[in-house]
Amino acid sequence: MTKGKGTVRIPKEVLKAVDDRKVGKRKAAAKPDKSSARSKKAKKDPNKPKRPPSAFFVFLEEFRKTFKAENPHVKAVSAVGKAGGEKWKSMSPAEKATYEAKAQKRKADYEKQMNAYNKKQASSADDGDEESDKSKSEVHDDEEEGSAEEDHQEEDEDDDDDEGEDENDDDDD
DNA sequence: ATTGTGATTGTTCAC
DNA sequence: GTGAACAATCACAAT
Repeated sequence: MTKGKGTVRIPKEVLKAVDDRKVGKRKAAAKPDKSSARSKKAKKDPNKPKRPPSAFFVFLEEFRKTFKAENPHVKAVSAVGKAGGEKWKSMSPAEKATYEAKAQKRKADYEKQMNAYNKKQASSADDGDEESDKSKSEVHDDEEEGSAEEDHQEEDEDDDDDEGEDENDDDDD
């Protein structure tokens, strides 16, 4: 096994603006089949934690701000999406990592919320009155309680052997 | 009044 | 392994 690392791989997505991403409507339940648990009846779960935003979404949040700042008259959400997506691919892997780190943290928080959410669900499983249990709904956080915000601004870019960003123009022509 | 739609990518879950 | 669904956002259309 040799580490075949002769040719430099060029991300095709960079060459191509965007694939014919016929996203179509991934919304609106394409196939509401009871077989899929996902298509289960959308219960009204006010406490249900939504999925944590991926690195791209975290980046988008900030990007939207910038985009709107320069395009205050743009009202198309798609405009930001397209612009954001394009820039996202144009961003350096190191830059993405910055948002990825945030996304990971967000995910950790998501699990925590799920913990509380699951408890509540179990507590008011068959009890139609889920709101009445609000008094007894007490989350026992053995772990950090509220100290979820830790200012750790560590930007260690010690790329040991990660060939993330090496511009070795190795034209293997 | 409420809810879907359009567009992006990443992540997640079910089969 | 694949694929479909869903996460935010915002103004507007439709019911």
